[in-house]
Amino acid sequence: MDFASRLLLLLEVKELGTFAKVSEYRNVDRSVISKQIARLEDELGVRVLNRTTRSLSLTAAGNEIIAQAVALRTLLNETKRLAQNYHSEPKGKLKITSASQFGRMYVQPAIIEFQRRFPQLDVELRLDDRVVDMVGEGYDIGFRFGDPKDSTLIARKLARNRLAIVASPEFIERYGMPKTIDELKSLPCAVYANDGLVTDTLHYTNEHGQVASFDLNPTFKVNDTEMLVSAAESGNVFSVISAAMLNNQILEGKLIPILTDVALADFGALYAVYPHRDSPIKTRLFLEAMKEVIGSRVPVWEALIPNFETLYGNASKPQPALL
Amino acid sequence: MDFASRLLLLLEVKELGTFAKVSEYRNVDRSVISKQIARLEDELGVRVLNRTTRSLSLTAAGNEIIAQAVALRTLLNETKRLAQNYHSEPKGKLKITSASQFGRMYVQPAIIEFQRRFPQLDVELRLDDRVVDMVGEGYDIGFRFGDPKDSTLIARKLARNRLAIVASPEFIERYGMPKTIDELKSLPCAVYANDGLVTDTLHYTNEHGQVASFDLNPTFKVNDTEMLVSAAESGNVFSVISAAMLNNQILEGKLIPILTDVALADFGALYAVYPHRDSPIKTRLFLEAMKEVIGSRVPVWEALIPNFETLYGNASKPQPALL
DNA sequence: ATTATTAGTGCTTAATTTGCACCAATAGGG
DNA sequence: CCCTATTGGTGCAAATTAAGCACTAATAAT
Repeated sequence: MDFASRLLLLLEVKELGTFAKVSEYRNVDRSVISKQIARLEDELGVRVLNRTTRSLSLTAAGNEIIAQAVALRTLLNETKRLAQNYHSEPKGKLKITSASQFGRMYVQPAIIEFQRRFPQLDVELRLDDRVVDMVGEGYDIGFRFGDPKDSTLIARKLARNRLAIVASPEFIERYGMPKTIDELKSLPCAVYANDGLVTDTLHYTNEHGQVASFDLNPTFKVNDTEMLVSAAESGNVFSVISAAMLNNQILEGKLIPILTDVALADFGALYAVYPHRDSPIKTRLFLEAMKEVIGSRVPVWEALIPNFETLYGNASKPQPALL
Repeated sequence: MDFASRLLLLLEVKELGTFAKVSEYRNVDRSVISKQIARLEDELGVRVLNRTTRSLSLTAAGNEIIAQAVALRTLLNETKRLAQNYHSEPKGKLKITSASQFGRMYVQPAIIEFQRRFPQLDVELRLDDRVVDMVGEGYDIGFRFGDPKDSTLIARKLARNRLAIVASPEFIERYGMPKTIDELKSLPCAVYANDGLVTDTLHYTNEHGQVASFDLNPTFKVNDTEMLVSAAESGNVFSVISAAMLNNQILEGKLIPILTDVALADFGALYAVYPHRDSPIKTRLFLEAMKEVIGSRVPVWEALIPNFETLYGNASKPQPALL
């Protein structure tokens, strides 16, 4: 480990908060971190961390150094990526980031098939529903729902993301089968919510062909789509959920699509996100594996909802382009 | 040595041309370079150098990697510089770049005095008359004649740079003492010339107070000011030369200022150049040492030319500001 | 007051790198 | 045309370096 690596180590210390966590993350002894940071400070001639035995904080100099370390990490990852563009066969490590539940349901089987084909390739998957710095942290590909925002990244649409309104038989038994949107507004509902996003408004096309919206009555907010499903299964609430997040709960009768006449708007779409337009061979091959899992014309998950193509106004929507 | 250092090593290989030169420069065995570059290629998964036993050339991938290595070197040097801004006493290494002859004559004595005061500080001096990448190569301070060009650098004027027209007694004996500019035009002359610059035109203020110029008749061009002086001493040619480049040749009678009535324009000025506005303590202290060598009101070298303040229209020029 | 967790340190052990000797290849000089 | 000098590459032993372990001091939480 030399100067540059020590800078990256310092960055890790700052991000994880303590030497102990870094040593655990790296599977090395705590003393290694302590010694290397001490040596970095010696090389720089400046103290970068204020130690108070129990908590660390950056000094003024440390803050400037950290900014350099971030740039360094990006630069080194970029360098490796540039080299990978010259690879004629997949090798090295493929770093993937994905929305959590989508990762569990669809990225995981793609990885399994991918590693069967290319056993020499290491894969690292990080499930995360917040924004990650793909370039800085060196991710090769990411999978996200929604609409692309960061214009420095390249986003490619993989599939539409249609919604379903679902409730359990118990829920319907208790509240009756809702027939109109107005009825729905008063019923208890579970919605997805994280730091920046609360999906408590539903967009649809009304009988006059106009785009309209109505607010839900969220009695349960959670930042985990799997819990949205189980909340609906419990019968306490209904949920508005991406069709991709459903397994065979509907085929098994655990959940029932309700208000299927409403022409719900798509909630963004599923995108593959790359840090750059030129992607190495391993990334392109993994995307192939993903496409096989998702399906090319109609996403696999939609096949798990009987007659889904006739529900929620889907029939009148334009067919998705071939992938 | 790890990934980042190997990138810097590759950059050195590219700049020095062969593994052997790098190993000599670093005082390590050739095999070390060979092994480290091989390892870098293994990490990148790409061949970066084409070896033909006797000469090296970069591959396409290598060219992209080199560009990253240059950025890396800049980034790391910047990081160290940022840290040095927090130093309360001079330590580490001071990297200086200077015009060659000026370095020999004035930077060297400043370094000697400086290291007497601060023995714990290492100094590295590079004499070079071409443009160097101060930021990228991590120089703390540079000394240049001329006018500042690179706007990313901070230039501070240290002294005026007045010219003198000198010839040896033999030259004057052979050609007679020139009385007018027209006479001078036909006499053989030595001028400074390097890749981008030929100083064969002389600017002056004529009797009407107008800026004018005339072309010299250069029979000897050389990119070394010391040789300009010795060429003039030989008696074959006269030279137009910065007063700073003269020792006591005039006091000793080896050279004689001629055409001292001509109001020669200054040839730029002497500048200290920094990579950034904030300079570490060691840089500021060295500049103090330099100022003591050069002199604050009138540059030391001008004192070596009797009555210089009355020659070449100097008396009518504005006095230099106090430093 | 006690426990658990933090960072720091000296010493032994393990890993890594370096240097040396040698090989193959090639450009330049006589 | 041959010979010499210099280039990069390789295997192995030696030297340098880093890592791990056991322990200490300090502090926050219980």
